[in-house]
Amino acid sequence: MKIGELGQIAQCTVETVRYYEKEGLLPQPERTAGNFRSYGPQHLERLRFIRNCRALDMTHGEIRTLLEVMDAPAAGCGRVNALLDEHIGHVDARIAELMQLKQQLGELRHQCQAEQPVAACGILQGLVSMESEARQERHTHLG
Amino acid sequence: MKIGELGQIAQCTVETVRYYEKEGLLPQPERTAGNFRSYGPQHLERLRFIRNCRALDMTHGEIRTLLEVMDAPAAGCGRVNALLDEHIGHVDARIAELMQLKQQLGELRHQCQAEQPVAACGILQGLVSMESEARQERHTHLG
DNA sequence: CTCACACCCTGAAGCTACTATAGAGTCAAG
DNA sequence: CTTGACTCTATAGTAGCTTCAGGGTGTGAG
Repeated sequence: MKIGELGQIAQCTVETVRYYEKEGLLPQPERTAGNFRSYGPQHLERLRFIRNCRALDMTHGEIRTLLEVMDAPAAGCGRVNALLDEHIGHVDARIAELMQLKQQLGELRHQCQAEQPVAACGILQGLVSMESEARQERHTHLG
Repeated sequence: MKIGELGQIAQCTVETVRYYEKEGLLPQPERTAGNFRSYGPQHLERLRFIRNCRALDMTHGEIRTLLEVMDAPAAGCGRVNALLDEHIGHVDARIAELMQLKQQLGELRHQCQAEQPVAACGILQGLVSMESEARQERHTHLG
């Protein structure tokens, strides 16, 4: 099948497919006489795997590791389990950060209930005077 | 004061300060005879404002909007309130996404309890066969 | 046979919010 | 007069794509 069909089945754009190939996540397919990429079912399976990992917000680095493990039939899957645990840790950390953020934003929001001149707006005042504690280093790759 | 001092007080690097200036978030300061940037208290206040907004994960676009409102003394703060509400919406949306993600990851993690040959690993099998529902468009800029 | 049109190709630039590097200049203290 | 901390500009890199420019391929209609 050609790249458009592959992308449609795997729910991503052709540009994304080509990008994964350039990144080495997806192997280079055969080409037709007219230089079009020609994919088989094994490419589709691999692309699905990648998209599923991305849907779980894994990085390309994490995905690359998983693919390497899969490509080594003799290997055990301990590394996979560890990677997943770590990734769950990232998600937990980010959730905690966002909950705290939400609380701060809620407090700020309460400081202005109605439209007023900007000089009187409690939100803007809060944003000027807030003391943001030194932002800690990130424990997650999630934005 | 010079850029190093400004950065130290506002808890950011000098590169970040120069970047904000290039982005137009921070006005260009005067220069000394030796071409060093020379800041006053109004710059510090503005930089603090920006850093506080960033600590709340606002984008430069959102911050730019807030700064424009502040620079228009005649304006009302309705836009500010709306922007904050929207931003709180972003945070809520991202938290919901991550909670769902966490659940999916937890389920996946249960499918392999101990190290085994990769062919038998339930996690890898799950990642191959998962049907990721077409990822909905993002309602948030938060990663 | 020729045309239109959908699809495909490559390579480069753009996005966000910075961070890092190179190579040069400034300034105060010893 | 030299050392060392600081500053300057300009450029490239990060992640994971998306968009664009400028072309080539393939198929159905007239």
